[in-house]
Amino acid sequence: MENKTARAPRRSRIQQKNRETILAAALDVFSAQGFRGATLDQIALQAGLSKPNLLYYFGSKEEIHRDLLTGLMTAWLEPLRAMREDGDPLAEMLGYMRRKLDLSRDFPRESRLFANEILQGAPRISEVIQGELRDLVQEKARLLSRWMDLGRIRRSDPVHLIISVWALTQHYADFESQTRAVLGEGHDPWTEAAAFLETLYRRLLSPLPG
Amino acid sequence: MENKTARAPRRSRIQQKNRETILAAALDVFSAQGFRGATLDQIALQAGLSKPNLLYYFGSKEEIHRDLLTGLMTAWLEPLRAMREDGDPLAEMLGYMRRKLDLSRDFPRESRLFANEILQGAPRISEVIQGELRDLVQEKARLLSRWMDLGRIRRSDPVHLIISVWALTQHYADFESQTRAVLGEGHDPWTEAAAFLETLYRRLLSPLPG
DNA sequence: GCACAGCCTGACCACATGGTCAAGATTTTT
DNA sequence: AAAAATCTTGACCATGTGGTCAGGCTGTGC
Repeated sequence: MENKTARAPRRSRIQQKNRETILAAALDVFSAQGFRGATLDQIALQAGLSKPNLLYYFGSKEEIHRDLLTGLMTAWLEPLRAMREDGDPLAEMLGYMRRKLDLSRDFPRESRLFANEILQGAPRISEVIQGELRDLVQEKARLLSRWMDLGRIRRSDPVHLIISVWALTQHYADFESQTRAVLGEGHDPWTEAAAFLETLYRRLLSPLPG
Repeated sequence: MENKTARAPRRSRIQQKNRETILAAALDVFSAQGFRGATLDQIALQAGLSKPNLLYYFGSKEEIHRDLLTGLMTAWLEPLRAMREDGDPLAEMLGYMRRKLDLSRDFPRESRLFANEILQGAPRISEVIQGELRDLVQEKARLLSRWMDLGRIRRSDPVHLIISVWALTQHYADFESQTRAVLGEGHDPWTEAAAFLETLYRRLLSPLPG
């Protein structure tokens, strides 16, 4: 038995570099055009490699897309995963929202790639969603529920609370063209969004005085 | 000068019927596959017409798509447009949210068609967004601002308030596959969403007592 | 510097896709 | 009922696209 895992075969330096180059280019193209809209020629051009060379590193267009998505999932769940039981409940929720918003701001291409996939019914990542994602959400919903029982934050449906964070933060990345058009010049969507969402979640969750 | 407008030429009964059939089929296919992912063959099959016949009624794939989107815009803006100055501010906002949520629930294909378009940067409807949509939002934001000045609802950024309604209601339609997976069996996303969102906007907007 | 594995590409293929067209079928008008 | 207008389609085309392959190039270990 060789010293390598099935998922991460040993790679030469050239392989390492070119695979990264290809994935970076593919992220650009897939996030802008969707899976069907993207072409291997565009990705090859963006990567500065020939099309057959792309297919030397990845078996198919599908495989590039799959690798991008699975690589993305871990990072995407991190903000929620980082919500700690031993912190202040309101601060933990606001911190989660803030981390998710920052993620959307700093990685809009990843956000769009993900949105495109879910829009088509998530055919390529349904297992992850029904497994890892679902479990994590259920776990954190139970945590929120406990906090609500203790009166540390006001009661509302904990799963929909988590969903609302996704909806609001994703929206600023995925619908950025619309948001910018509606806000007009002289507005920074992200700064304003951060302030608005902090207000929103404070009012929704702050325990009533007394 | 003939008795017909440039935008709505007189049409025979056959034309009327077939154009509707085609648009309905196209909505199915475009919303499920995106513009690039959809093919004229799929639309023709769904419509029960031959491909050349499609192109007898619509000059191109692009034209079908454009007609769908522009036809959709009016209906999509209606819930916001219906927010009246002379009503109770909180009830008006909750009513707006509720109408938008119902629209997402009852017309998920339209919602997805729209989402797909914005995700790609809204190349085909940027004028509408920068014109009609922007104007309407600005107008209603001023109304909300006035209500806030009067202390009838609590202060928050009015444009982002409107954006939050879009984000939250669209999410339940566009990301339905994800939402259902996370909630699991035995949940009705729409009923729960309506309750959660009512709580959310009540707490965000209710004036402080005293 | 030589051999060999790993890397790269031009030329090519099969198929899908948006769109055309001439000719035939059907409906409407007179 | 005939003429005119409208509707419908099979056959076809040009282009784009994912993917293949034989053979050449290049970096690495000896």
